[in-house]
Amino acid sequence: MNIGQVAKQSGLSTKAIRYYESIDLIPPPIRQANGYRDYNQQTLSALRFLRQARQFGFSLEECRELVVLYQNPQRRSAEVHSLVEDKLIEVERHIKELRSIKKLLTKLVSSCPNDEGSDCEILNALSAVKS
Amino acid sequence: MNIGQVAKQSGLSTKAIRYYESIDLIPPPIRQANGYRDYNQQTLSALRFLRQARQFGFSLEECRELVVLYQNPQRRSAEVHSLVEDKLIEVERHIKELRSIKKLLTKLVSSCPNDEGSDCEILNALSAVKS
DNA sequence: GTTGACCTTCCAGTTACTGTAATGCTTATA
DNA sequence: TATAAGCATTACAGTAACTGGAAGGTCAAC
Repeated sequence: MNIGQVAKQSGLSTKAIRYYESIDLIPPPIRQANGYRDYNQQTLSALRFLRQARQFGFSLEECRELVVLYQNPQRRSAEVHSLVEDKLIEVERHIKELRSIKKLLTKLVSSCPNDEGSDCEILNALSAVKS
Repeated sequence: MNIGQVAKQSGLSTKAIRYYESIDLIPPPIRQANGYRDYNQQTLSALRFLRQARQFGFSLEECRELVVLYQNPQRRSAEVHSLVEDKLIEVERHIKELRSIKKLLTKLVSSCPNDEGSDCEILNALSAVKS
């Protein structure tokens, strides 16, 4: 299976796949006679796994841990649980932060006359000294 | 005013301040006899402005536009308004995305037995083929 | 005179890739 | 058979927004 095929089926770019190989996140595949990479089903699964984990916001280093657990039959599900729980907390914190930013931006938007004049409360607010 | 002082008063790191200078986001300050940077009040204001804008999620390139408007008495407030409005929409989109991730992570967390066994729905879900 | 806190420049590293160049293989078509 | 398209290969540069560290100069106090 060529890299293009695997890219399509995993939803990753060929660039990303080669990159994951370069940082030892996936094993180097065997090569065809012409030098092309030849992927097996197992690596395809791993790539799908990686894509999903990335979409959930896991960094590649976190993905590395997850892949190890994924491939280790001796794992304890509590370990996986803890990783995902931490990520959930992180996401919640991020949402909170963005909500407060949203609130402030909304206030800014409504405070600006939005006309041809130069007076603008947004710029005033941004340049104001904050304690 | 030394860079350390300005850093404290703007809430930026000295590294960040030198970096902003290197990309022409702020003008190079005059130098003291010993070669130290000597900041004036104006640049301090600009740095405060930048810090606030960064906290609102503006990229440095967006900040550059804002700074230009900030310093241009001929500006039309509608231009500023539009920049901030776009950013608001972006933030809202981001929040939506994170909320959907949060939902999925929550589901994952609750599906995992969180014990000494190796069975884990999280890993199953992550390795599942998605349409 | 030496310690510590500050400043200088410069270079490397971070994250997760993407873009580009230069080149080679495969297959279909003119 | 030439050639063009559509794949593949490697290697290097670039992105964003800085941070860290090295190697060194300066300043104030003890």
